[in-house]
Amino acid sequence: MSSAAQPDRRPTLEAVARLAGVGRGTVSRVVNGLPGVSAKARTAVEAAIAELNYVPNPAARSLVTSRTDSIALVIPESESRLAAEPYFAAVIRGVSSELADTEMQLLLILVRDRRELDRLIRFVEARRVDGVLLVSVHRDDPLPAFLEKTRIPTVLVGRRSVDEPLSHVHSDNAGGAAQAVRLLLDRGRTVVATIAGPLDMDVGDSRLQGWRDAHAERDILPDESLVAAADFTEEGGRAAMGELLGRRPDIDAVFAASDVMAAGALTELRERGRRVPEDVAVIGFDDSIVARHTVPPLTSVSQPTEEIGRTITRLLLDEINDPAAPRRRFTLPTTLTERRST
Amino acid sequence: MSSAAQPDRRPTLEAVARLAGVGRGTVSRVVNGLPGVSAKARTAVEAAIAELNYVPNPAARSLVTSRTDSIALVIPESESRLAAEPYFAAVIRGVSSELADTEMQLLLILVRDRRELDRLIRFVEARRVDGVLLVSVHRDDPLPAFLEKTRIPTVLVGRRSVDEPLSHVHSDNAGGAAQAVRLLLDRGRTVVATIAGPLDMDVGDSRLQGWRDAHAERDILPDESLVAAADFTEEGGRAAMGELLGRRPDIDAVFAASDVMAAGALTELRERGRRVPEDVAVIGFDDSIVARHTVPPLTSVSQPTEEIGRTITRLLLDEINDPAAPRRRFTLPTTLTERRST
DNA sequence: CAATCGAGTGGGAGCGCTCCCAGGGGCCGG
DNA sequence: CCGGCCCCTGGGAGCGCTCCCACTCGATTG
Repeated sequence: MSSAAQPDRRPTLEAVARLAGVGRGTVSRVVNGLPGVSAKARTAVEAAIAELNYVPNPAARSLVTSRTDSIALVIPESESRLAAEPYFAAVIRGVSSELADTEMQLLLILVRDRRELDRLIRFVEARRVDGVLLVSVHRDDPLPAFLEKTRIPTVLVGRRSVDEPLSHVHSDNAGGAAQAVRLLLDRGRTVVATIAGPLDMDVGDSRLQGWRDAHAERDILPDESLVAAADFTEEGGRAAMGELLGRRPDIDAVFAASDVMAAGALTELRERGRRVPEDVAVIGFDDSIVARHTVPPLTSVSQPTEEIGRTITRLLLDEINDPAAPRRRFTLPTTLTERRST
Repeated sequence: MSSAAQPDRRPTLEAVARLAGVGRGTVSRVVNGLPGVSAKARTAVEAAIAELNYVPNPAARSLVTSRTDSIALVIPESESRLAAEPYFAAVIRGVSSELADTEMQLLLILVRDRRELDRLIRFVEARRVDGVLLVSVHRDDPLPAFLEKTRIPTVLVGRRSVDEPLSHVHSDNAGGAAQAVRLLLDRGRTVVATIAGPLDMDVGDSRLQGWRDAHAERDILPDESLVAAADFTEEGGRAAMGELLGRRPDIDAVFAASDVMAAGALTELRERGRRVPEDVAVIGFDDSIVARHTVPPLTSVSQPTEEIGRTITRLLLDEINDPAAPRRRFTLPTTLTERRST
């Protein structure tokens, strides 16, 4: 057939127009599903498109519309976290599924060091994406501020503080934590410690706040010697547990702000001969696969991770379509899954 | 300052040229680091770029070079896997780190159903990426064939069969499996069963082959009643273990082709009152976080997942730069990590 | 029956860049 | 002192698309 001289050149709008016997404008209208095309012309164009196997050149389109039809998912985390936490994978799944019936594409950007950060900044400045999804926000993270300044549509998972101006979605961290601590108190535990997450993150902060709230409800003055912060890693959780036990040997329950830290705590408890749940009850957060496989399996607060992914995507798409609309926030509910560690 | 009339228009090459008092060609040469620019001109251009905060428009560039400076990582898996397996996360990290000192961007594409597959095909046909990384290949997967036909640079993780024509990287599945089984036999186990992965995948196949090889080395005729295939899920592993025990109550060791399946097997063994490792020794594959938290912790074959990510990326970049070069393949070594399940 | 209208259409202009070629010096050797 | 070279340099052409405006033509209206 058309195995002519041309090397590997794909058919253009122009070629389709010629074959269909119409103008470029008409083809463009058909391709973009715009109105104002007669049935006859539309049929002819569609036939030509099929025959030539025409696919529009996105770069050319992007050049004139200055849209890229893609969004970035930015994960600013140290090596270890993406590996250990199924959390990110679930968010990715949610984002991807929400994007499935769109023409939008997903760019994944891991930011682990200064170099990668600079790269991201250049990238956003070049407007290579229509919007940005930012997962895991630290209080003094320069990234949200940068995105705000650039005025690129942005949605965060988590927030810098309670009055975050950017659109964001987070789970009810304080509520979930409080629910966990309430369960422990209800079961008759009296010395409930907590292994908090990084306190420069709202997640860390809020989960700790939940622990305080649950105590306050019962008119118990939460004792700050029962708090140790860690960095969401297993090793950190283990060290924090050691520290707590050193300070307060009378601890009979622990609420950890993540399953991975709870797993570390379990190791430390076992090492020190404390039985779980007989001597010390333990609750984690995330309800990840780890929770089901520890000894004993962990009671854990689960957040709707995939739903978070879906929600941020929906918000971002709305914001891209109407950049003038006000920013929005969503708090998603958590649930408590009880296992044998309590 | 320059808060003039223009709405939000970013500076163009032209503007930089004007400010620097040179022509567009010179600016383009500076931006792309091409030779043939006098020191004086280069300095002037660099100053102008800094002053205007100029960033090239990738769409315009792409239109003329027909390169997109991005690659796609395609993960064609059912919902469950991305969640359960840290494997993918590690590969992503490897890819991302290898891309870090490149201008290349990473597009993540999850393909879970027909709709998403069609979307991917359209996407590749529009040449929206310079190359494709395909993780987790099934024997009859139409995707590799499609990519081959399209002649877009492609690198696979895994292969359709032993004579895969496309570039690919995989770990020494058969070797790792054989090593595991050898350990079991060396420890005096005599009835070593295996929970194989999906047999329509080379990983599944090869790991099973390793089990056979290790038996053959010892002149043991591997008994096919000791083989049960599952789908890499925990539930599947558990069911397979039940099946095996039903057929052969005398089993004293099991090699599972993934940690997650091994975890399922452990559950089933416990349920049936078999002690691990006293009655039955168990080995998994992947050395994932799950392996460290099962009861008892799993001995497991670990593959260099992050290195796999790095290697495929390197291969793909080479292939993009020289599409005529011959296809390449790499087999990466596995190692055995011993824990208390053996 | 002329004037008016709106639906449908074709194609010029232009998005911002790279490619490439023609041309302007400066410097060398004859 | 002139021809020949080699560096640099500027800018025309063109990538494939959307936007928009001017135009045609049949149908409707006074």
